[in-house]
Amino acid sequence: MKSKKDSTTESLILNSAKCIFERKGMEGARMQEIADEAGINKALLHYYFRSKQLLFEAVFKNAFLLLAPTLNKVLNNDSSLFDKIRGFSNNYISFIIKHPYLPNFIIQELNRNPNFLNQIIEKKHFPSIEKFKNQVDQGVADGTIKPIDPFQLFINLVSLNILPFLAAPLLKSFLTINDADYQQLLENRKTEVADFIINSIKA
Amino acid sequence: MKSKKDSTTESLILNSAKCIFERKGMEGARMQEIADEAGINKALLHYYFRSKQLLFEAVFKNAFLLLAPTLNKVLNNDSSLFDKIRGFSNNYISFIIKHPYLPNFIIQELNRNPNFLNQIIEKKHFPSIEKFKNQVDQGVADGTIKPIDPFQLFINLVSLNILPFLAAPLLKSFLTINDADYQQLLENRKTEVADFIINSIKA
DNA sequence: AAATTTACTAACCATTTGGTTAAACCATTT
DNA sequence: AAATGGTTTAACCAAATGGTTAGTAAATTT
Repeated sequence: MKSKKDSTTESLILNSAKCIFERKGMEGARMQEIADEAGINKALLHYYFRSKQLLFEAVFKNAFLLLAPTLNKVLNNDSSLFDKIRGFSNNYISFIIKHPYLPNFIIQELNRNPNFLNQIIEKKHFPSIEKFKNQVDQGVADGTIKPIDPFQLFINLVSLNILPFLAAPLLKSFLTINDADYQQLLENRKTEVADFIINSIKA
Repeated sequence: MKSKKDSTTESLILNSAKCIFERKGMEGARMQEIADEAGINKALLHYYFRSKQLLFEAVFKNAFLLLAPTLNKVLNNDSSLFDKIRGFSNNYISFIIKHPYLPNFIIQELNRNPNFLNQIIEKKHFPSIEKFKNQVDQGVADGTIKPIDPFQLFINLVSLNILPFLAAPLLKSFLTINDADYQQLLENRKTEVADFIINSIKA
C-alpha cells in the first residue's frame, strides 16, 4: 500500500527521522540513530538535508501540515456549532490515536522555541478559528447557548481532547490503571468530551 | 526572604539546575550551563550530585514533590464536590502561574521515560483521587450530578487546567493574541473552568 | 559504451560534553 | 600556628556527536 513517494530515499529518511524525533525530541535524537533506523549511511542524511536542524524542521513541518488541515476542516465546515464540537472530538481523537506522539512532539518543541511555528510555517497554513468564533457569538446572541468567550470555549475543546494524550503516563499513574484500560477511556472520550461540553454550554 | 536552606551550595545548584532543566529538558541541558547559572565550577556539580542523571532526578523529585501535595490537599479536603472543583481550578492555576515551566517539565520527561515516575517517586507521594472518586459516585447516586465516570471527570478537570499552560505557544498562535492577553485569559480561567465543569455536571 | 551526473559510503575531523584529578582554599580543631 | 577535613577550582580526558571529504557505485545522457 506504499505510495511511490514513500519509497524514495528522501521519504525514507523523513519517516525514520520522524520516528526518532518524535520519541527523543530535537536534542535527544542522534543523527546516527536516524541513519540506522533508515538503514543508510549517516552522511546521506546530510546529503539530503544538510544539517540536523534542517532535517528537524522538515519533520516538524510535515507533522504540523498533517495536523493543521485536519483541525481546519473540522472547524470550518458548515455544520452547526454542536455538530462541530462533536466532529472535533470524534475526528480529532481518531486522528491522534493514529499519530499518538504527534501532539507531544509539536508542543514539546514549541516550548523549547516558542517562535518556531511563526518562523517555519506560513500563516496561511495555520488553522483558522474565525468561523467557530462567529458561530459561538451567534449562539450566545440568539440564546442557543449560555454566554461564553469563544476563545475560552476553543481552549476547553482543545484541552479536553489533547491533554489525555500528552499526559498519558502521568494520568495512568494517578488513576493507577493499565494501558488497555486507559486506551478504553480515550476511546470513550470520542463521545464523552462532546457531551460534556455541550451539556455545559447549552442554554 | 531567603531561608537558610536556600543559601547552601547544594540548594544553589538545585535551583540553577531547575531553571536550566525546565527550559531545556534533560538532553538539552548542559552541565556547564547549570554551573554558569549557579556561578560555580562545573566539577562542583559532580561533587554534590555525582552525575547529570542524578542531578536531574533530584530536580525532578523536587518538582514533583512540590506539585503532588498541592494537588493532594485540594482533592482530599472535606469540601463538597463543587467546591473541590472550584478549589482545584483556582488554587491549581495560581500555583502553576508561579511555576509556569513545571507541568511541561514533568510531562515532557515522563513521555521520554514513562516509567520514570514509578522508579523515583514512592507510591505514597502520589496524589490520591480516592475521596474525589467517592464524592462523584455519591453525587451521581443521590442525583446531585448527572451520571459521569469519576475518571473522565478527573481527566477533564486536569485537562482544562493544565493544557493552557502546556500548549501556550501553540494556542497563542492559533488565537493570534499577545502574551498579555493570553495571561488575562489564564487569569479568567481560575473561575471560568470551574463554572464550565459545574454547569456541565449539575443535575 | 564512454562520459557525466547523481546517489551513496567509509573514513575522518573538530568540537562538545559529561566526567575526573590533583591541587588550592578555607574554616575548624588541636 | 600547625594540622585536619570539607569545599572549590583549573586543567585535563575519553567518548560521543554533527558534520566533511574523497572516493565508489549506479543511473542517465551522449
